Amino acid sequence: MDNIYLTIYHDLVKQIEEGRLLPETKLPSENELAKIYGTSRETVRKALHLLSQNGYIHKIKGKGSFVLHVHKLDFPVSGLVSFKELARKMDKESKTHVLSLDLTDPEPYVARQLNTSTSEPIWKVVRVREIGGEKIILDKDHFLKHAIPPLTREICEDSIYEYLEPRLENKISFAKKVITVEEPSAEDRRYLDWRDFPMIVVVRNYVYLDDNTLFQYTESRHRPDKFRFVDFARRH
Amino acid sequence: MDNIYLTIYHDLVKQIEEGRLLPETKLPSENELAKIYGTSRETVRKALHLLSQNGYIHKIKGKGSFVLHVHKLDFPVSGLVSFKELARKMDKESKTHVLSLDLTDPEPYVARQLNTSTSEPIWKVVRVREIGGEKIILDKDHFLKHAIPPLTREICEDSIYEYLEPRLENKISFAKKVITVEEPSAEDRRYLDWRDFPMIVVVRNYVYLDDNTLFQYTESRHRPDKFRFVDFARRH
DNA sequence: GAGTGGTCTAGACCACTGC
DNA sequence: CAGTGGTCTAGACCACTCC
Repeated sequence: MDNIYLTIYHDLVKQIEEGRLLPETKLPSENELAKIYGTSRETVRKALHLLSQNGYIHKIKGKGSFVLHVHKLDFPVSGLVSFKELARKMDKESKTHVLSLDLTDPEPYVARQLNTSTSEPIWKVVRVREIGGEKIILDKDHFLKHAIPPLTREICEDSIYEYLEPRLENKISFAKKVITVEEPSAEDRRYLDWRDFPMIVVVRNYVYLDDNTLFQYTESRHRPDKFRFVDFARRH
Repeated sequence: MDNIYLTIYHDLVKQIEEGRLLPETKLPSENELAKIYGTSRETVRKALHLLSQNGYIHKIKGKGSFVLHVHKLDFPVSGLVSFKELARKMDKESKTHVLSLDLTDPEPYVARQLNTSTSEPIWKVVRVREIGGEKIILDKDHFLKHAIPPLTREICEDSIYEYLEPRLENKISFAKKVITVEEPSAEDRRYLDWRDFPMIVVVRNYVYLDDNTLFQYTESRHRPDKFRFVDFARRH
């Protein structure tokens, strides 16, 4: 129960996602919310700012704050979200197949991506994601060994993130995603349900820790027909 | 010179982009910045928060704020950025060809995207974007007529946004982007320098005004080999 | 004019890093 | 320990909307 503004934020998100606050609804004013939650107005404003940043509400000067239409969870949504969270929100049956899990030295290409040397050991995990009965995504994760606790096949079959997050010494701070469209590799064709797609969507994900060090490089290779990326952006 | 925190933000962005503040540099502490800019710490914090959100700096509790590595302007970058701004930042020669400009009733498909009726007139602009001598993007913009001042061919050849922004009654507030990969249409093949690419990257952009109304729907169709989308995300 | 959100202040206490 | 960023407060004034 630390953090009043996060508590307010999560409370309101819950109300919106569960439909107790419908789109177009006007929220109580900031002064009222401050009274309701027994805090100051600036603290309420921090919570509302977060809601606004994440596309839940919209504020209009002189009028109030309004719930936005369906904050639809599309596939893969902007931001840092794990596959498991996504699958859950999409209400689809999903499965993860671990193809390999190795503690090894990185290939030169991966070392370059991770901005490290080929003699710095990494965990390499290759997984296939199945949704609605089809193998659609090939995930190749690489973690600096010294930054994370040891991995097992069981962990990789569940969610690496749910395992890692609470156990990391340094918290995850930010990530950069780069999306491109490329020629499929033999691997893509072999491990995904392919059907002759001529291209593959590659999402390269670089994840940084609290201390500003890069510790993870992941290549997510998506079958193009099932790929969908949604981005919500506010104007500054 | 309204808005102290925005002034500070822009000042620091400028220093970072011009290389006067190098990556890894430690910024002055929040208290020092407050003194420097003659304002309060919370106001400085608002500016730093913006810098952090946009990937310019990274804050570490107990240590300080540090300039992040190259805020690289990739193509098309996350957020709301116009083609002209992008081309400028990429230092490439670019050209815009206006294929058509009509005041018309929308096709049913577009009316649905804009959440309006087929009898609500719209401006429809079709443009081809050329970069480094190649025609790479086909842009189809649709604006609700009643929401914007009249367009001309000259405006469309320059930047619609630079024309619109200062002239809109209601300011632009947020936008939603959806990226998918699809089969190319005959139009794509006809108007872009094609070279037999088997798929096209479609970016659908929905832009909303201050009053929470949708006023623009744009389809940007990108040649897959030249497409690149970068997203920066912080963990909450 | 009353109510709204947007900005700003001057202080406070905390948890964390570094020495 | 002093210095840092993270949170929070209680007030203030402004620009805007609605009546």
